[in-house]
Amino acid sequence: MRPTLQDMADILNLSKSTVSRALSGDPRVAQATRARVESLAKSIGYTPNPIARGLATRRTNTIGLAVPCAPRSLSDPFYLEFLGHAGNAAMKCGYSLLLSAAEEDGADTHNAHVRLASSARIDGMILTEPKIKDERIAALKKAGIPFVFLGMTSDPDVSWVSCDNRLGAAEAVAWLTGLGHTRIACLTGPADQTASDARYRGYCEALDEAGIPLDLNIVASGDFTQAGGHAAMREILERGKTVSAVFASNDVMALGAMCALRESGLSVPEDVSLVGFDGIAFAQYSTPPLATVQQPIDELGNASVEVLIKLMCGDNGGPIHRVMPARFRPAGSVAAPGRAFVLESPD
Amino acid sequence: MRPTLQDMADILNLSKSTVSRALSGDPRVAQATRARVESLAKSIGYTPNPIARGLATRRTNTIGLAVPCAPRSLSDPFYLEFLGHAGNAAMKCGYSLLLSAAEEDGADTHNAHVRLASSARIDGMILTEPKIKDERIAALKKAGIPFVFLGMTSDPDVSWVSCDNRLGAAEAVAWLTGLGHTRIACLTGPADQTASDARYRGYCEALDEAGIPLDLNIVASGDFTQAGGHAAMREILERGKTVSAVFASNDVMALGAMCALRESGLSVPEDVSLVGFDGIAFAQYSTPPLATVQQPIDELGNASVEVLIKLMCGDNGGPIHRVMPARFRPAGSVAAPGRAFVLESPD
DNA sequence: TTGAAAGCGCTAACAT
DNA sequence: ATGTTAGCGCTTTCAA
Repeated sequence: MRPTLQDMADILNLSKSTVSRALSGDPRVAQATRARVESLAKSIGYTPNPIARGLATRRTNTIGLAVPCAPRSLSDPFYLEFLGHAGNAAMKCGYSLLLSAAEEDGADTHNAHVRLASSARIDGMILTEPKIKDERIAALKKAGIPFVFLGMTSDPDVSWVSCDNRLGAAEAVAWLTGLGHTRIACLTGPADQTASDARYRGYCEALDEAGIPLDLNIVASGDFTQAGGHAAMREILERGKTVSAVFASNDVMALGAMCALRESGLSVPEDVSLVGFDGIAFAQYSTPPLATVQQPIDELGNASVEVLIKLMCGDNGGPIHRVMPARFRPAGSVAAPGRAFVLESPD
Repeated sequence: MRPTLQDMADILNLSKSTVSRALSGDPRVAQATRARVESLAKSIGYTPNPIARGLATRRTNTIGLAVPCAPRSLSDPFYLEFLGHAGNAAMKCGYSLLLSAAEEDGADTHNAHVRLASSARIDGMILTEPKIKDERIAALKKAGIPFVFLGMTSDPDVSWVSCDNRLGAAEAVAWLTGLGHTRIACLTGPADQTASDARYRGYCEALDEAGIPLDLNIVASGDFTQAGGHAAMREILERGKTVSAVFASNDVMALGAMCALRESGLSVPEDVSLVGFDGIAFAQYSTPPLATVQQPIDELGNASVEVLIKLMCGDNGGPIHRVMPARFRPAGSVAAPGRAFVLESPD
């Protein structure tokens, strides 16, 4: 059996309190006593029980991380990279990371997030995929623990960390128009997520800037999964619409779209240029390498933890918002449009 | 404030015990009573405090996952993929996943693993990267919680789940010899890990099988990181040794080696064929796509959780060992050796 | 079928 | 500088 504080106290002829203080670095304890306590602890391998401590202090030194909602999953590449960075950052600060069990019923991930938040198992929580109207927020506020979103929220009173989705998307699409593309398809994310919305706005703005009218026939909605990207791309192709470029709202969908294009006998970038969003590690290894809007995933991970810790320490001067740049990164998947798409032939 | 069991009891004019029983499905409680309890719980949103429950029952419904030791990190692609699958599996079974904080001192990750194991915060633990002589094992046994390794352990008394590293490696190298390669370099993993050892043995066996003598001049040791693979490859090139193929003990090192080769003006696979191990998702997206030994990462994740749960349920008929196949997956990074390397020119 | 009481191992007033 | 005393919110004997 693990030795307990009581065991320590008994052996040393001290009270539990003194032992507890000695171990937690409380100044009001004699040097000699502290030394005895520490040495005994080391020799019998005593280490405080975090569960008991958690019950007494209502702090667990644990950060909860919300698991993505279906159809995305824990295995989503972007999420996983984020998880890695956030986890490293959290541990560097002495926090553990808890990935909560989903709802028994399976379906309602949102509910699981709220339950985790109000479970007393964590001191703070990091959430992803904010929705435009996110029912979790009210519940989270009621739960009373600090939380931070990866991605902007509509509610101005919520802390978040995000890249500039709109600007990043606009920059990417502007690059395409700059090359002479005028038929640029858009594969959007789920309509209810703020990120989808912002990226779509960036797309529209860049078209507008270039004087290209928005054509909803070449816009299709995906769900941020590879299968979704594949389906959305097929949908546009099956509408019989020709495009010279595609802006996918995330990299995973772009990779799905790449397959769909190939299946239709179109090659990237000769026939169709392709751009993604996120900058997941795969992107640079695909064939051809995927041009994408690079999010600073490591910094987002670090910042999420940093902001959350600030919040957990009660440094509460209102909500904290942190925007990081997302920069377009050209790569082999984009090229100037083929002859068929150039309005004014150069020769 | 969260309502407590006491609050429930007060409102219902029942004792805490009865409420507790009603909620945990204890049969000896009147139907009517149970109904009242459940309905109140729902209406005031009562949910038991898992920390308090954990203290009382000594069970937390949480699985600990050991974080990789430096120089690998939480961000290692193979680990992250494994984490994703194991996490999904765990949650499906109602368990949460805890990634523990590293040691304050930073260095000693092993110690952190042991501490997590004996922290009373988890019911069982999944560990990775077993060492040939793994000091954690004794400590883990003493901690008294069930644990399972991803990868074979030397200690036959420990449960583990692993692919067949030796056979997988041998199959890959045999493929190379089958193509006519005779100068096949090997980038090994850390010498103290069982996986490195098994893969290296597979390499040696395949050479032997083909009647090719082992040449230690074209073997270099890496550390399973991209930088390590890069360095190991450079080392061999700088020794002035020529090779027509390279077997890297994992994919990340293979990608590092690919860079090193390119930097030396060698192209893959025209000048040098390259094979990795793991089958991380990147592999198929690299240019050229990386031939690799595919581990069934999803099954490994599922099996780890499954075995651990079996262990946690006390289903203890000795240690459980589960071996899964690892199959060589050819891809663009391998080709027959160039003329210079063919002993007997075909024409 | 229900209740009372004693912990689980720790922290945190409040003494002394 | 140390000890005493209550809890933290739950489960679990043991009684009734």
